[in-house]
Amino acid sequence: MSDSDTSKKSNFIRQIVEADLASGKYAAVHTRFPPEPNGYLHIGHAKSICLNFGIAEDYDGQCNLRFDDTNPHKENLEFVRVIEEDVRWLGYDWEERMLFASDYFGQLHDFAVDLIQRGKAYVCDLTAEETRTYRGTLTEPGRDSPYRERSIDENLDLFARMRAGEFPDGARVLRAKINMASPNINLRDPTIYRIRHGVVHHQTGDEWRIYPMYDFTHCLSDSIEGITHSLCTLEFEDHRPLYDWFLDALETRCHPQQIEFARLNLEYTVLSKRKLTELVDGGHVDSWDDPRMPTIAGLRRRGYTPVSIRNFCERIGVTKADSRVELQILEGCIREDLEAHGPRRLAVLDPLKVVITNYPEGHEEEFEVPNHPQEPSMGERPVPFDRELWIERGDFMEEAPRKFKRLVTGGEVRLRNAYVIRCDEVIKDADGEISELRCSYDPETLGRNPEGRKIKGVIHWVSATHGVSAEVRLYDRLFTAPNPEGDWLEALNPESLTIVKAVVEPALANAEPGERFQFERTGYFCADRHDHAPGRPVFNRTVALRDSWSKIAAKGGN
RNA sequence: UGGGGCGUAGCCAAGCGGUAAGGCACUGGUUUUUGGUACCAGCAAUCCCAGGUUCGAAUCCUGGCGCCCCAGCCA
Repeated sequence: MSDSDTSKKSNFIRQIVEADLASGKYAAVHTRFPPEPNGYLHIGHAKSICLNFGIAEDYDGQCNLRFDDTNPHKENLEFVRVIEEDVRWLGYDWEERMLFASDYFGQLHDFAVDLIQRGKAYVCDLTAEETRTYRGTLTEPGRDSPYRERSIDENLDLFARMRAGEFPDGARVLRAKINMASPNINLRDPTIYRIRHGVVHHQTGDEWRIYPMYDFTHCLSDSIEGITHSLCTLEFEDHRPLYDWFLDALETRCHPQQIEFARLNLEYTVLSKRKLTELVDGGHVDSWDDPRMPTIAGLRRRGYTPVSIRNFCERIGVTKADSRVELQILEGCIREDLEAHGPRRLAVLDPLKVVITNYPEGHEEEFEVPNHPQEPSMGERPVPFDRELWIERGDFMEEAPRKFKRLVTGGEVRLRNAYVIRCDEVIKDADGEISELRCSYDPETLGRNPEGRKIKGVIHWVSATHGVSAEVRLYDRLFTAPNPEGDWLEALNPESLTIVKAVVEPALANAEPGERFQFERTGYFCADRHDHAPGRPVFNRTVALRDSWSKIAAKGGN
């Protein structure tokens, strides 16, 4: 990252890491990012990715990519593939350490046997329903399972037979023997192994009939990998005593420290995997990488850059306080990146025909226009100009408020990078709609200001004969409510996508899929990585330019 | 009502007993062939509340209040 100011990145987790490094508790830091491959990664995961990989990067340590794949019912290979791609796209590298919790199924099984031998785990025959009853409630203690005092030998035998596939799903589980009266419900003899017949695990195939649970798996996986700091979100805070219990009960390589931080909430979207899955499965969006989705893949397709997302994650900080971040912060990050690095182009989203009556018929010119007004190194491209042009319908008004500084009847305006024109006549169709503007140009105003008068407005344009028509997808927030809850689908924004037929300058016809631009005066756009093709240009609006005119106009423009 | 957390401007967030950083947003202004950008200036905080300790408290203590999480054979 270009930003080497680490003090700016400081947060309570980094302080702990620094202290542990300074005290010699650890010679090097080792973190991990542990996604479950049951959905696409979203911007909330990006926060965790940037935290874990960022710490490894800045303190000269390592970060593993580890798939938490203990539930074969919900997980699949496509999610593994996409997660890998997304983390890499964000700019992080796990070298040879692409790992799976399922890599440790053998060791995990042996740890479970060890736990039984130490008298700290037992096979329980209660049904799921009964288990729930025995667990008690938030305010009442649970009761011991009638199977809690089975002999070690019997537990060993039963567990071996669970593994051998002798019992059907749900018939028995292996439980840790901790304390059914604990005020922390997670400690009331949690299940650590369950039976799962007939599912094919994406990594281990049909090798196992029993699968370990998260609490048992996660701490031991961390330990097996020599993780020093195990960072997770706040809802796992209650699980930390369990995390520690397993590592204390067993002889393990090391005892990592679990540290919890607040998960990200973003305005006008949802970030729970359940809801995102529902949006996709319910057809409310087109796919996991629909540009309206807060997924990494969606943001990427929308036009966000890895740098913008990393900056965002740095800007929002890491704390334990629940928060909901304003959307403008994310938008500000991509504007900032694309303002500096996005080549400028001219595109008219809502075209209105302009005929320059005093421009010679059949004549045309080609201007060399800079790709970036402040950055000559970004080069130039040719832009054709001739007698008929398209301008933005919103850039003309017959009767305009005082502060409107674009084209009005009888008024003058600068065509960006070209001449000053005057509107002489407004042509309307049968419905009274403006269909065409007849204008005249001042040939002395190319590259210089006219004498004796000040032209205050500048508008963009595209040659009508050379312009290329393109599909432009205008995206808006996915939800109308800042925090969609309850009947959250009701808050879906019906205008989250508007498709318009635009006319763009010829250079845009050759855009590569995924290429990003600033359409001058309009916003930042990205050639759709799936649908854009030569001959059929498709652009997604990443974010509009900041617009101070709309505020003035809303007040009447006077 | 049990347990675990959190509470500093509109939003995010520094702070770690010495008198409230920064960013975003917002408001002015300058520059500008993008009503963009950049630059300058400004606004904005009962530090959840109430007591206490201290020369001194956002920081320590006590008691409240508010919000979030936990009763999957999910993670």
